[in-house]
Amino acid sequence: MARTPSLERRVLDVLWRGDCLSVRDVHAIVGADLAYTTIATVLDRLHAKGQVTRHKHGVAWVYKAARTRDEEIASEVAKMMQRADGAAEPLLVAFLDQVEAADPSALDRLEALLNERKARR
Amino acid sequence: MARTPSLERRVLDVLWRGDCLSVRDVHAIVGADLAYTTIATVLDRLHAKGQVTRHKHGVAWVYKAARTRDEEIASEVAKMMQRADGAAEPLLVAFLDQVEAADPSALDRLEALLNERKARR
DNA sequence: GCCCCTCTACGACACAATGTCGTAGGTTGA
DNA sequence: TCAACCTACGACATTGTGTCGTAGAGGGGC
Repeated sequence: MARTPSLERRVLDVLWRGDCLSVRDVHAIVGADLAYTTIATVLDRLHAKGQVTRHKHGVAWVYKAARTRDEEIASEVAKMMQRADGAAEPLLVAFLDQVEAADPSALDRLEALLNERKARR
Repeated sequence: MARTPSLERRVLDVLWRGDCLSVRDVHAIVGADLAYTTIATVLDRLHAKGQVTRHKHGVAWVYKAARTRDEEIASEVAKMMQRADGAAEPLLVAFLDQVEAADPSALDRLEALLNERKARR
């Protein structure tokens, strides 16, 4: 548990909170023990990959996640879904298992969302 | 869509079908255009990482996925869940979105599974 | 007007994972 | 006995990532 995520991931996690952050900000939050340029490089690469956007604020760049956390989650789910293609049932079961394990009350929440969705149909 | 998964992934996908396969089998299925030793190496590395098991059959190794496809899916889901920690609601929503998009009738299936689970509680 | 401080741009290096083979030997059935 | 097949091992290229250092540009304060 609590395996250290990669530096890139940690940086993204911070940006997914939704704020616009300068290199200095990110450096302070996620890597005060690392060189400033290390963080700058990571952000630059993330930008090159299109995972974050940035705009100039004076001489400095200010970064922002290209997608919201929710969009990110949705895309992860979609990817998993596709990967599990042809095993829809096990995926549903696994999902319920995990939801229940993480927080039993979430099952009720899920049910509510499900009904809501059906009503809308 | 249909981005080519890595070679390792393709090999695993084949093994997750549950069969015990020799290098030759896998080579025939997934990489007839590649060198035989390429597949052998991939399987060997997968074994080193503990993702597959193997036993001798005569002089040759026969490989088998270390975990079933379902276990694999469950672990993927768990990992995602952990990553989305603190965003449980968006995850549930994203999940429903994706399930519905992939196959509307799966929602009913999900509901059935949910009820079944509640009854068992 | 000039200087210091901070930022970026760029490049460098190490390391691990992965794709991809080739070769050297061992084993075995015909 | 010999050809065919299998493994063991090592090799090489590429790519992604972590991690910095240096050089040069631009702004704010004196």
